Amino acid sequence: MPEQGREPARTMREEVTSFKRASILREAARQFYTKGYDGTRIDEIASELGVTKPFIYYHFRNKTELLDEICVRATAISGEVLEAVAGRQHETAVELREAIRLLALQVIENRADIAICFREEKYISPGARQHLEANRRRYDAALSGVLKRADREGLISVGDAQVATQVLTGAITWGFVWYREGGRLQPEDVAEQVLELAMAMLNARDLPA
Amino acid sequence: MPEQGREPARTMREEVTSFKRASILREAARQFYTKGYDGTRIDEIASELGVTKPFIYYHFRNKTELLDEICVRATAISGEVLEAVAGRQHETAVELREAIRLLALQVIENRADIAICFREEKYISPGARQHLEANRRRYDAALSGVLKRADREGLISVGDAQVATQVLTGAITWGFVWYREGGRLQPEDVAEQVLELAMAMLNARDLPA
DNA sequence: CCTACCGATCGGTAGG
DNA sequence: CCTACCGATCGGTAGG
Repeated sequence: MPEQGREPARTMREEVTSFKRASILREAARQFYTKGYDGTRIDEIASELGVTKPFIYYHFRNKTELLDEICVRATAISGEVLEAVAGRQHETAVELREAIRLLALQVIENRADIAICFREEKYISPGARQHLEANRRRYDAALSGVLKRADREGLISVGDAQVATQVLTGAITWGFVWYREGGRLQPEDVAEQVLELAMAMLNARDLPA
Repeated sequence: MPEQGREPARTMREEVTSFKRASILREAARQFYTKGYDGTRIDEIASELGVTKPFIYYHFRNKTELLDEICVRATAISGEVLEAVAGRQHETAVELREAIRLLALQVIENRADIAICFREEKYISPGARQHLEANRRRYDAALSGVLKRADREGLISVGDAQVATQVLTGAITWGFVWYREGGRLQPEDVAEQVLELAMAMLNARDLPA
């Protein structure tokens, strides 16, 4: 995850503004997740934050911009995870395991934003949609790239790499639907189990753990 | 899929009414799928059918009832598929394969209704929500039942049956997100490939095909 | 950054 | 008098 914390010295005012935007987005996401985008009124986001509606409209152009930011950020993460793992120059066997484990973990941690993104995709602005689709293509390309490489090296065996990429994505991503906080399993436990199921699905030959 | 075609002799009037309801639901689903529930106006559903809004309101109490019916029906199918397969009294190995294949196929065929259901769940009525949740529990119980039985019989090997059920469900269900009509693959091809990936994931010992 | 407010939209319904 | 519908309009509420 780049672009974090390495901006040039910001004025206090800028930091305060940034903090306000982040707070609004966090509360918006919370309400979009529990009540849906259309079921959420800007007034309710404001009152929950102890401010009024025009405060929100001072920081964001319209309701859609809140959704745009949440969805573009949520869809960027998976691709960033894969590229970060690739950047560490591990051997393919390790890279594959790390990639799947971290993807699974990230799905659990960001399940609210991912859910919002899937449900409300129809309502984002055209510009945000372009970003979102680019993010998804970037992720697809990165994941199918790792799978194909591992396949060539004889580490795994997948028939149709396109289908395998999508089915694997489903196995990993579905966590955002079924995972419940406070249950029997911690996110790390789920990630570990998803990893083992995924490796079996790919017919992995006993790779290093 | 029971409850079909064995109703007592219906008058022509009843059949016409039933046909009108079905036509409205089909058009509503089409528009909910492409534009979202809130993005669809009753007027547009009506005009697409060549009728007016009060025609819709004669057959349905309100907009939510359209969504309710689509979602309850869509969530009932998976459980019905599993119970139908179980009712055929195959040996477990055959039942497992048939169940997964038919689930995968049904996901592709009903992808529009499934997508609507996932996206718009927040907007269904409380009564419909109860049905929907009962449908999901029924499906979960049926699928994890087959997996546990196959595991006991030594046909497959899953660690945590709850997690395996959910991850398998994700692998199968994700088809509603990624499948595109008119692409390289027919629904039957996808179902076949999902089946093979699923069996590998479950560490199935060469079961009969 | 709030109070006060408008323009537009849309789900739902009464009369005939 | 009932059914199946249409033209017109209103109550309510959201974004801005």
